[in-house]
Amino acid sequence: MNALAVLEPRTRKGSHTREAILAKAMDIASVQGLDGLTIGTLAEALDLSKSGLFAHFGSKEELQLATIQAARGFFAQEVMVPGLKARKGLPRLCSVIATWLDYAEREVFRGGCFFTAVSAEFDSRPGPVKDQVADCMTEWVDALARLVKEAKDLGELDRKADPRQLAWEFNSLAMGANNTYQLQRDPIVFTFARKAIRDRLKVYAPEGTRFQLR
Amino acid sequence: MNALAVLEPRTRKGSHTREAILAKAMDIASVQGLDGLTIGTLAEALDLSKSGLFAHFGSKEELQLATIQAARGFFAQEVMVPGLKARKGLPRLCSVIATWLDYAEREVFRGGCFFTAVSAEFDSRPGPVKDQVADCMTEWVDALARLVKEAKDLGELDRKADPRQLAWEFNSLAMGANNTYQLQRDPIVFTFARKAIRDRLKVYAPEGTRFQLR
DNA sequence: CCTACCGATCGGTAGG
DNA sequence: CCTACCGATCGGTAGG
Repeated sequence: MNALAVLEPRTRKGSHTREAILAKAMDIASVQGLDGLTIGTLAEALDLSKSGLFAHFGSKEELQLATIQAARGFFAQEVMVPGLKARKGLPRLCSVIATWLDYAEREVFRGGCFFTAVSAEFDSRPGPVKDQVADCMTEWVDALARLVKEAKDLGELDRKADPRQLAWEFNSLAMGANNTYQLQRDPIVFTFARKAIRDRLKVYAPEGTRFQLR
Repeated sequence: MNALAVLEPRTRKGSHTREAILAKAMDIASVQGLDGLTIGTLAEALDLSKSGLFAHFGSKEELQLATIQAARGFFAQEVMVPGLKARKGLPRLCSVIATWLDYAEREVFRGGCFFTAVSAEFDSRPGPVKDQVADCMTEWVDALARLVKEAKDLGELDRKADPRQLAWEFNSLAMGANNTYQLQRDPIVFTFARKAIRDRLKVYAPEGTRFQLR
């Protein structure tokens, strides 16, 4: 998988190796977590020596932080960018959420959503890794909240709709779908998530407003 | 913490040690995960020798499985039992959910909800540990679905209410609240979760039905 | 990027 | 329940 190739075109030598390392690191971490991601396994998976790989980062924590940043960019490219193509307002909000759910269902990484995995892994473990994960989650939920607000400003959602509240809900439902899908392997949970979000939007969408969630 | 003392009164010698081990194991795993839970750290925290502790279980996987079973019983005692005291129907459903959210907010374990942590940790790692975690989650969501159905049967929720759908939603929202609370330490997420669930119930509760979620 | 190491810790065993 | 171990693997270093 050369997931990162899109994001950081290899302008100089060596950057391709780093991209390949981080793409594999995201994939392993989606299954084993950022702690279960060991330098030895990662090096072996890439046919590199441990110390050769190690030299790229300097410490395991730096590898973890670099992997989070790579995943942040990758998620933006895979979910935000395509989702934002839709028309501003409710269509765009629905499009981003649908892309997100589809992304989780497609299992781009073997363990499903990278951030769902590492956010649960580090949520109660203070330190730089947790801080970066928390920042990524905040950035994402804030982006969702902005989309809700845009729909509100266009009159496609009632003034009573609270962007922070709804963004938090949608994120929880999507993360829940990812988790229960990985756990039970029954794609019905994505139907559950879509219905929950659709119903929630209906409460705030003025009579006659049309929208569709995939 | 002698969390398990309630569940398994020490009928025979040695069982007290096992309870103490499992109570500490649940607490550590809520932070570090069931993989981050090492026999060495656990033994040291309990002032036992590694091999002394090891003898109780025979393998790390057995320790992990025993910890899950202990957590299953503990969760039943802490959330289901008190929650079920309320009157059948909507009050009971609300009471169980409120107890669950309160349990997460009180941080009975340092890392918050044990099952939220290990369910994300093992959701994509096939094996006996994942299977037991999946079973526990199914048992819990099924219990929630039964409570929704009881409320339906009593006419406190509309016939259109789908117990499986709603149970899945409530579980996702509660797990989401636990995760974002651990991550950001802002208790407002419990308010978000309560409002989301309340609003969702309002959609299906016949006009004039009274209920409260904490 | 490599080989060749390091001390610490991992899960697990032998023997009591 | 203990002491005393085992081989394997961990993150990390020296030196090239």
